[in-house]
Amino acid sequence: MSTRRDAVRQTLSESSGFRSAQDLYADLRADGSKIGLTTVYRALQALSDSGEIDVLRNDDGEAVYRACGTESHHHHLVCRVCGTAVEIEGPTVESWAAETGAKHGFTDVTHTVEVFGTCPRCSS
Amino acid sequence: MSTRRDAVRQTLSESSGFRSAQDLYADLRADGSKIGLTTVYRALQALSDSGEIDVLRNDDGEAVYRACGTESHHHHLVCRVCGTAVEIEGPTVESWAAETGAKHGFTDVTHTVEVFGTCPRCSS
DNA sequence: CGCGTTTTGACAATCATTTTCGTTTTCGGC
DNA sequence: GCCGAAAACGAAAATGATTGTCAAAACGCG
Repeated sequence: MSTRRDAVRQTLSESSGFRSAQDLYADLRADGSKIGLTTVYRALQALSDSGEIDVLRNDDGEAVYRACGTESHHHHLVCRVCGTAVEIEGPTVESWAAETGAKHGFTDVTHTVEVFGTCPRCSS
Repeated sequence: MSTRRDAVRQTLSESSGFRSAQDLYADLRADGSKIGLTTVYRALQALSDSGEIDVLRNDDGEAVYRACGTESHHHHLVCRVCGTAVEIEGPTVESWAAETGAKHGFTDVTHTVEVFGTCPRCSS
């Protein structure tokens, strides 16, 4: 059965930015769902395990999730006011990270990149 | 008075990688200090406020700190096995982030970049 | 319709971090 | 050296996100 998981996935997809678990839970309840907080966490974990969504931590240490349009490796440009995220790609960064890692003798190099700013709508 | 703060700073400086607050606290107590956990947190907060140390979150949502050799903007290449961090610079990335943000109309663009890998010592 | 399996959700437990609050220490005068 | 205000301490309680527990409910299936 995956009704609940789908509900979580859908709610997340309808959002344009990163959402916290608590946040999504509130949304779901507001929509009349009788879903429990535990289930929201389980759904989010399952979704991130299967690679359907991205997880990262905000500065408060809260886990935030996002359903991405593409499954390939990419980064985000996030508005620090409204949270809206734009998916971006940076071949430049990819290769720079790989080279830098290699230069120091590191192997299995991975990286995380997040770009923050104020989006046009929020800055006006 | 800043004896305690100095003790925290020093313990942090002696470490080569990112350390968590709990971790540092354990170290200090092990060294015979009667410092309290509260004070460790206060010291770390004060140090990060003054820009003397870097803070970021690990995947567990725990805050980790690091005393950096330079105060200018830079990033880290962190060994995922032993935690050792190398300070790195990436002019390429800096400008890429700025350009990408601007291209989408974002203002006040900042970014976070962390590169992970396995260091030479740990991979052998 | 029963039966074993899976999913759910209320509630308790965890754990890092923060607050609270009374006590101790530091310091600039005197 | 001594005094009082202000800053620093630290123990213990509070907080808040996340996870674990476990019994009840929904499902698939014969």
